[in-house]
Amino acid sequence: MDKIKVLVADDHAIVRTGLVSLLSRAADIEVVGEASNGAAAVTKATRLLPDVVVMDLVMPKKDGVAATAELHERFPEMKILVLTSFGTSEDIAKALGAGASGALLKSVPNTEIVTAIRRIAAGKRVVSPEIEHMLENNPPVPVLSPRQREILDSITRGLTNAQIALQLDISPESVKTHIAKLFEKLGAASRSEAVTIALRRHLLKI
Amino acid sequence: MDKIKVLVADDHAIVRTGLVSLLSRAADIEVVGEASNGAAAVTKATRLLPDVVVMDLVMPKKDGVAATAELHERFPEMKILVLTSFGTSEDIAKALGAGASGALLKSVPNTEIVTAIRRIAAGKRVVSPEIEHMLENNPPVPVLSPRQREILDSITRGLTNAQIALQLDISPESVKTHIAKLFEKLGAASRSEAVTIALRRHLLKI
DNA sequence: AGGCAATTCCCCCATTCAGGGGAAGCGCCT
DNA sequence: AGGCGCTTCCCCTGAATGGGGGAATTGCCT
Repeated sequence: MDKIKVLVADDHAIVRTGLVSLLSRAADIEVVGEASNGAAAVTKATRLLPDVVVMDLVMPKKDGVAATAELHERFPEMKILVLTSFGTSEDIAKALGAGASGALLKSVPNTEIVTAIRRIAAGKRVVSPEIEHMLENNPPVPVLSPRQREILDSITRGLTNAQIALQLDISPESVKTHIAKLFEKLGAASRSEAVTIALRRHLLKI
Repeated sequence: MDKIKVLVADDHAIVRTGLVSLLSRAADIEVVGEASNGAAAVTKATRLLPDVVVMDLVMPKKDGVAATAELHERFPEMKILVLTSFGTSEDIAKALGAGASGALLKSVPNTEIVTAIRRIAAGKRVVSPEIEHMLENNPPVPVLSPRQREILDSITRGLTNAQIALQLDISPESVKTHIAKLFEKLGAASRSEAVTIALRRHLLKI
């Protein structure tokens, strides 16, 4: 039986070292490469054709979600295991939606990572209970239109309707309409509430 | 020459594995223990008396800053190297202020971690250029009064002045005064800007 | 073809907000 | 003792905000 070929993608060298050290102890697993960002993950995966990519979500130069989507599109057979630090359920949901076969938090015991790789390589889907729980208890992420996103961004920066209107070169009345729709989608009643909801739902970065 | 005794404190098992794997390759360094949260870091450090504690900042049960402060108070000779994922300069500044001898981002090459441990054990202070740069370009964190903090929290939740007044059982006029002072401290011109500034400066969590 | 969302603009209205001023009691620190 | 900051409250004003209505264009999706 061939070894499971694994590509490790994480921007923290120390995490890659940990994964390599951990996986090298498993007789049926072989780490064939490492990548320190999403773009490198895609190019290396294209060259090395691993069975499983262990993918961090937070990475420079193309994040894990984008890399996952691209790899899944180009290599539907390639399995992707998301390994993430934070309980940002939005991103995990996106990654699973983009084609990841599994998701684990970095805080899980090492053995679980190895088990997950084996199960994923065998074609199973692996989602840890914590993540499952997070995904269930989360309403779907509201989809904002480009304009609404711009307006939200301006609100975050503290601009008034008049300033937003000037910046976007539309009338203040239109700004009001966009904000009303935006509040509706976010379930917010005021600008400041909209900001916190948007940040909580990872609709914008500060 | 005795080996440098190191305690590794990080809530991610895979990171601890990476550090142990990395440090075991250094002939002059010995990992004497691991801890998966801040409280455990303090108890284990108390028992094992390592020369250097490699400390993550984001951990359950007492975070890295609190653990750093406690250890530095009780064992002034013990060196603490902060190893953090994120550029949350506020927390790094707090940790250095609390007695940490050094701070590195987790994205640094492995060799830098080993070098930093050696330098710190030798009594030097190690702050990576990125972190130094972050700390320089950051104005001091504004200190909010308890009342201002409550008000800020209410604003974040989208409450109006009248609602805040009811909740705190003071008059809306007082709320206005507090908000004015709050805006002054934060350099904000509106509620929504205050929210983003506060979040950016880690003055509240969402 | 019809519907729906997005985008733009307009009206009106009541409430809220921000900024300006002042005042008073309290505690802390010098 | 005086000063400073926190806290509380009051006045004023003008601007900003949120909610209600309607209407036109475009483009996408069914």
